[in-house]
Amino acid sequence: MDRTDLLTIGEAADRAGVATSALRFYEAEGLIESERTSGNQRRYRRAELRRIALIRAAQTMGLTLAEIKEALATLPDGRIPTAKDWGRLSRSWQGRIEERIAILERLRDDVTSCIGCGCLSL
Amino acid sequence: MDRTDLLTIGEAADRAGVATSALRFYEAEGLIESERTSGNQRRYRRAELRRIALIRAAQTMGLTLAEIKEALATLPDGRIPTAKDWGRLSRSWQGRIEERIAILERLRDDVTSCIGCGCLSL
DNA sequence: GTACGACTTAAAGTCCGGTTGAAGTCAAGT
DNA sequence: ACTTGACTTCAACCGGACTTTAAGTCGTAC
Repeated sequence: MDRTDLLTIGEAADRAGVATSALRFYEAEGLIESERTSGNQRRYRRAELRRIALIRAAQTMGLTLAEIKEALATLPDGRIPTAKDWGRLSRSWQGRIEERIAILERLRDDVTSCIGCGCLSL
Repeated sequence: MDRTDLLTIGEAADRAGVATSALRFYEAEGLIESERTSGNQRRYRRAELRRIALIRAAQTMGLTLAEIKEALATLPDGRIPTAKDWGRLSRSWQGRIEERIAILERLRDDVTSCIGCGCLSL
């Protein structure tokens, strides 16, 4: 077992840019998985980092963890997801991003056009 | 006093598209104000609807109620805000909107470009 | 004048997305 | 063997933004 293939929770947290407590929370919520050492410590496969990155990305586009969990559930069970798998998932989120961008652009335009007119129906 | 000038909490909630409980909450938090009838019921000036609309708009651009309260505090005290007042406030939020749009656009581009390549650094 | 829905308060409850703390175990260096 | 820091669990707590509940009052239509 090549130890460099598995990350401790601290390493995974650093690389993913989240707190270790968040990783435990995500695992408890069923969003990510980890293996365990003989001493019961978590070890993360590198593929898990991609999953975490996707969780963070999905959050910034306004999805709740429940929705993210649901989306991640469409990934294959038991094997490491391929580029194709990730692509399908990403594509399914594109509409959502566009939508949020549109909402903000409309808001920006409203705010801009209403400066000075006082209508501000928003 | 022309009664059509003042709205009950139910009317205000309907027009603003929020729950009455939310309006009471906003008032308790110091974001909006109301007058009272002799029987202690809230009555809202029409100008307050604009304030509520702004609160909702600010929320969709990611501000917390505390930040919104701070921003609203820059509006004149004691007189109904003019178009100029609202304009100044709106303008102060434009950057924030642009920022969030930029984040989402970058995310969209990353997601789009990564479809099929599997890199997904995000 | 009575019925009925809309209103009042204060406090507690809810949901989300975590963080913190206590009490203990593991892993690695010296 | 000992120290030290990273790890473990589980429960409690946090902040944000409300909603719900209980017990009671107001307002208006009939």
